[in-house]
Amino acid sequence: MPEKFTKPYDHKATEGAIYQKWEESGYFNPDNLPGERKEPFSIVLPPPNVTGTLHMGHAAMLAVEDILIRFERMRGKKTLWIPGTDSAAIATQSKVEDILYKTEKKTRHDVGREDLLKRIDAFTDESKSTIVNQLRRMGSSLDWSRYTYTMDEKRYKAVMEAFVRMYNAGLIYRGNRIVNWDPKLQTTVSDDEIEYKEQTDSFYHFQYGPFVIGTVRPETKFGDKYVVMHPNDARYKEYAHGQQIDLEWINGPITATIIKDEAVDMEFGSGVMTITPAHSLVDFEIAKRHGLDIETVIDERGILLPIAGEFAGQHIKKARPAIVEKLQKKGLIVKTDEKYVHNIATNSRGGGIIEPQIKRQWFVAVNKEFERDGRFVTLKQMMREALENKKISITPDHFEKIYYHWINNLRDWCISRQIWFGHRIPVWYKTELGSDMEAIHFKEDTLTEKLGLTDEKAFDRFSTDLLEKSGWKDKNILWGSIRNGTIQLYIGYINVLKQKGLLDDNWINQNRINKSQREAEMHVGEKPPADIGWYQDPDTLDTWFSSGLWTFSTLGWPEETQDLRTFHPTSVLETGYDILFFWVARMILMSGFLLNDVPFKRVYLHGLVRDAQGRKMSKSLGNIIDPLDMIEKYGADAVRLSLIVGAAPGNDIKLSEDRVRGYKHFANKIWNITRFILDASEAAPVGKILPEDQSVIDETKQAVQEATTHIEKFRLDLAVDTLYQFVWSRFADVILEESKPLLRGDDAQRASSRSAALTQALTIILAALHPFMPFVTEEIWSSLPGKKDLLMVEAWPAK
RNA sequence: GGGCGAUUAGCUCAGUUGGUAGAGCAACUCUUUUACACAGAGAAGGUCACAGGUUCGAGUCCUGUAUCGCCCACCA
Repeated sequence: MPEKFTKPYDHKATEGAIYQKWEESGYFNPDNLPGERKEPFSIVLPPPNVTGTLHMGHAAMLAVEDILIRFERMRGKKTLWIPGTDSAAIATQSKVEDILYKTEKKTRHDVGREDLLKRIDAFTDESKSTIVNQLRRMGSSLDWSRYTYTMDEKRYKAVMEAFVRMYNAGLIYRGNRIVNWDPKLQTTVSDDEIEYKEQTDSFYHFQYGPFVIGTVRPETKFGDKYVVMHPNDARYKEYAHGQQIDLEWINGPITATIIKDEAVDMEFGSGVMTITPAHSLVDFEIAKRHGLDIETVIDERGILLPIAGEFAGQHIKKARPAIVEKLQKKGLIVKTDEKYVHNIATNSRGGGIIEPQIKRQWFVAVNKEFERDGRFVTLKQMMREALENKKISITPDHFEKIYYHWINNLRDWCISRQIWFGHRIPVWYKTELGSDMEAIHFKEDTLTEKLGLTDEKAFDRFSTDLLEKSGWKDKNILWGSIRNGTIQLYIGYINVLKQKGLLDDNWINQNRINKSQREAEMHVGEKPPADIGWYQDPDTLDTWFSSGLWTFSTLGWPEETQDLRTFHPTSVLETGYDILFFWVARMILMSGFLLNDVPFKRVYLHGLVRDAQGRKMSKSLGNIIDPLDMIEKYGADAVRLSLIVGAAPGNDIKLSEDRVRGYKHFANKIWNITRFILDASEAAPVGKILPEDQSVIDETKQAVQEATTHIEKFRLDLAVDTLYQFVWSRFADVILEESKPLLRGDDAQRASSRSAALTQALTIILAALHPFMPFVTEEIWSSLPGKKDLLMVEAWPAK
C-alpha cells in the first residue's frame, strides 16, 4: 500500500499535480479523447470578467458545469467546454480610469482614446492570468487550447459581421429616441441595466395657472408648456383638448396647451400634470402621441440649457433649491411634502443617477418583421418560439414564464455606448466635418474673443496645437467650421476646451446659438470605403451585443468551422438566473437571426451564493467567503460539494465555512475506505467473486444508477446526496463492518471473494464520484493496482 | 400596481404520480490497542405557516389568509 494512505488525505499535496496530469493528457480537448466518440456534448463557460477574481458565484458555476462535462465525458461523449474571459467594457474602463486619476491625476480625455485603450489592454493582459489560474484551481476541465477573449481578433470580426448582417436586414437602425443617459459615466445604458433605488425627496405642489401640479424635479419644469389630464376626469371637463391658457410660470408668463391623455392617473395628486418629454419616457410617449414639441432642458452633464433663463449653465443639483426659492417668492408653491418616498433610476454598473435624454443612438429593432424560411417574423417572435417549440427548455421551468413576460415587455434595444473600450460600431461617416456628431453653434466674434483669437488662421494653429497635446489623431473631430459668422464646434472639441479650462459650461450656455446634428453620408462595414475622409462612429457596442454571439463566435463563426458544425447548438447553458435577460435571451436572439438556430438546447439556472444568513456576499457587509481561501483550507473537492449539495436548481445557496469543512471530511472518508480495502486485498489476495458477495457490487451499482437518473434530470444535489448516503452510511458503516470478520476469517476463498468484491465496488464508487470530486478520486485511482489511464476518461459505471 | 417563488427538526434543505415525515450540520450519551476521532454506536428532536375544502387517506391537489423573498412596471 502506498505510504500516503497511512496519513489523512492531503489536498494541498495533491490537487496541483493532478490538474497538471489532466492538462498534460490533452483530454480536455475533445479531439484527443480515446475511443470513437460520435455524440458531441458542449458547454460554453459564461466568461468571467478578465480583470476580476474568482468569487463563490463563479465557483458554483464551475462546479456544476465541470460535473456535467466530466459526467458526459465518462459516458463516451465528445465533450467540449470552452473557456473564455469577458472584457466587461464599462466596468473595466472605469477601473482603468480610476487608476489613471489616482496615479496621474488625469482623465481619459487628457490621454485620448488610443492611449487609454493601450492602458486598458495592458491592464487586462496583466490581470488575465489571475482569473485563468483561479479557474484551474477549481479543477475545471476546460479546453484551454480553445481559449477565447471577447476582445480578441476573431471575436471582434464576429461582432462586426453580426452588426453588418443585422443592419443589412434592417434590424439595426439609428434613431433619435429617449434613452437612459448616465451623466456620471457619460454613456447610455440599456433598460435592463437600470436599478431602481428608493430615495426620499421633497415633493412640491405648484400653482400652474388654474391647476396644481406636483413634482420632485422642479429643475425640469422650464420647458413645460403642456398640461395633461385624463379625458374622463369630471373635475376638468370644462377644459378642452388643445385649449390654450395663459399663466405665470418660473421665468415669466407663458401659454400652456391642454392635452387630454389616458396615461394620466386621476387618483394621483390633482390628476393634472405637466410634461417634460425630453427627460421622461412616459412624457416622451405622450408627446409623440399628440405631436407635441420636445425641448431639451438639461444637457449631458446635468447642466441647465438656455431655456432655463437665469438658471442656464447651473448644474441641476445646485439649481433646484434656487428654483424652489424663486417659485416660493412668486407665491406659486401650494405645499411641499418633505418626506416623499419614490424610486429613482440608477446605473447598476456603478454609474450615476439616470437622466433620460433624447439622443441619436443605434438600436436593434425587436418588433420589425423580416423574412425567414418563407414567412415574416420579428426577433421577438423568434425568441418566443424557441421556447414554445421546445427547442430550448429552461430548468427550473418556472423561469420560462418569467422569460415570456420579459419578451412581451421588450422594447427596441439601444446598443450604442459612449465609452471607448469595446467593439467599435462598424459605421463610417463622411461630411465636410468628418462626422455627424452633435455640434454647438456660436457667434464667431464671441468665440474668437473668448479664446483671444483674431482670425481663422490663428484658430487653426490653436487647434492644431491642441490636437497634438491631446493625442487625438483625427483632426476632423477637433475642428469645427466657420460660415456666415457662425462657428460650429463638435461636442468632443468643446469637451477638450473645457478640460483645458478655456471654456466653461456657464459661458457655453450663455453664448450658444443652437445645437445641430448633421446628416452624413454613411457606410456600414468593418472597413471604410477606399477614398479618404471617412470617420468611424466613435461609439462602442453594448457589451451584451457581443455576448449574444458567444456560443458560436467562440466556435469560429462567421467561418464555417468544423467546431461550429460539431458543437453548435451547445448542449447546456448554465448560468445564474440574474443574467437570464441580459445574456440568455440575447443569445437566443442573435443565434436565431444569424444562424437560424437556437444557441443551446437546455438552460440550467443556478441560484446565487449567499452567506449563512441568506444575505448577499458583499465587501461592505464583510461576509465574503473567498473560494480560494476555502480551496486552500479544505480542498477544491470540498468546495465543489458544498456548492452542489442542497442547491436545487434556481434556489439560492446558503454557504458557510462549516459546510465546506463537512465535505472535506467526506474526501477523507473515501481516502480511508481505500486504505481499508487496499489493506484487505493485500492480506487476502483478490480472487473470484462468489455469488454471496455479488450483492456488494449490485448494491453499489444500484446507487450509482439512481444518481445517474438524478444527473440526467439536472438534480445534481440529489445525485451527490444519494452517493454520499450510500458511501458513508451504507458502504462504510455497514458493508465494510460486515466484511471485517469475513476478511479475517478462516475461509480464505470467501476472504478473497469479499476482497475482490470490495475492490470492484470501490472502482465503481470512485468513478461515480469523480465528476463531483475529481481530485481525490483521481488521486486514489492512480494508486490502485493495474490502472493505466486516467479516471477522467474511465467509462461511467451505469447506463 | 402586476408576476413568480418560499414557509417541513435548533440551522441549511430534500420529499418524484396523494399512501404512517428524511438527510447534512449543530447539540446529547457512550466508545479510543478498531480503515478513518476529519471516526463509530445510540438516543433525542416535527400541529409539515394558518384556516377551510376534495379524498378511504393530503407535506403533496384546490380556495383563502399571513409572513418572507425575488422579478417586472412605476405616479407627474
